[in-house]
Amino acid sequence: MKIGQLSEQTGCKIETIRYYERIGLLPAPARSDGGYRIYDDNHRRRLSFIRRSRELGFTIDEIRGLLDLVDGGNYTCSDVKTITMEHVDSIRQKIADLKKLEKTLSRIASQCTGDATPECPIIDALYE
Amino acid sequence: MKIGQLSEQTGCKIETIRYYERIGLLPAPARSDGGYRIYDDNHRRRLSFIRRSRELGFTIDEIRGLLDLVDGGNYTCSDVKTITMEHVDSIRQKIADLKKLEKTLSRIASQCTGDATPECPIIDALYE
DNA sequence: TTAAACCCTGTAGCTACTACAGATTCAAGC
DNA sequence: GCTTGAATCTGTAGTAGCTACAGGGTTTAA
Repeated sequence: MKIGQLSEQTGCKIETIRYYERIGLLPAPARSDGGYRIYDDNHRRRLSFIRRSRELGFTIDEIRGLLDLVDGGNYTCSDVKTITMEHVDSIRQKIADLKKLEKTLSRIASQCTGDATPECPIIDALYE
Repeated sequence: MKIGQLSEQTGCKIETIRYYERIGLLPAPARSDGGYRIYDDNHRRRLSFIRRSRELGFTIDEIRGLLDLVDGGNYTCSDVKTITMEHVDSIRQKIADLKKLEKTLSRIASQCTGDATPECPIIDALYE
């Protein structure tokens, strides 16, 4: 299968596939006589894994860690859960940070009349 | 006031101050004979504004928009509120996205025993 | 045979900084 | 006046995770 087909099947852009190869996430595939990349089903599965992990917010480095485990072959459920739960924690932290932000901004914005007057408590608040 | 003092007073790193100047957020200050940047209180106020806005999650472009309004002099409360509420909306969207992510991940992780077995439902889920 | 569609490499761009290297300037102490 | 150390200068490159070209070569169907 050529890169265009792999791209269609996985929903991953061609440039991104080549990028994953360049940074060592996806192994370099065989090449046709003309130099085109030829992928097999293992590549497809691995790329799906990467894309799904990215959709779930794992960083490239975290994915690398997961793939190392998988590639090593002797990973345990516990290893995987550790990485996952660390990731969940960081997501929770981000949510908490954003909520705080939203609260602060809403509070500031609520003091703003939103009318045509040339004075704004938001601007004042930003100057602190 | 030299850049080091401005940095201390605003909690903004020296490199960042120079960066803001380079991208046109902070006007180029006067220079000493030796070429050192000399700031006044207007710079300090403007930099505080920028930092505070960044802390509240505004992007550089949004800040540019806010500063353009302020610099124009004839902004209205309504203008400012529009930018702010758009920003709040994008924060709320991010929160919603992250919550969804967290839910999905938690659900997947809950199926994982976390023990020493070499099979993991998380890995399976990532392969989809 | 030729045109369109595909693929190749390599490089530069995006956000918002941060981190150097290597040079210059300033301030304080002797 | 001289020296030394701290502060500052410019310019460039790095971070994450792609994305978007330019300028070429390859494949395939009509």
